[in-house]
Amino acid sequence: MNNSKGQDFFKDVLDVARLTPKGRVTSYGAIAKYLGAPKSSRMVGWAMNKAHQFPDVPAHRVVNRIGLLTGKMHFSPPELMEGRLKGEGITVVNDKIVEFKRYFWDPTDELEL
DNA sequence: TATATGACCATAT
DNA sequence: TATATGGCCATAT
Repeated sequence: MNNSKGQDFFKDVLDVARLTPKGRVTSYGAIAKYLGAPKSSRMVGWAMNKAHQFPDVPAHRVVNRIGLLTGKMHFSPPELMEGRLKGEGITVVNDKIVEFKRYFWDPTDELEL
């Protein structure tokens, strides 16, 4: 279980999550794609689960590709996720981000490389 | 060691 | 357009 990788991917995910600008949101697949593993979007979600240990990682800005707050149930209070998003100027209705494409922030497109 | 599950995404029918 | 299935990698049991 101690492979040379794994932690790097994990760390990279958290790094991109921290780079997510305030008032913007990104998706698991976008991060995974930026890391070079578009099929490993699940691992991003797994990393986010562990990211709860890192207060500087805005996991609430990471949602699925349709802007649905699938992971809100993993927050201390599930309402905290959409609550933070609303606090950043993002409208959330029915656990879903309104005009998601408008707030969507793609590291591959913004950071490019 | 093997099986099942997961904060997903894309393709196929 | 909606539903079903495959894939991908790591964790947990």
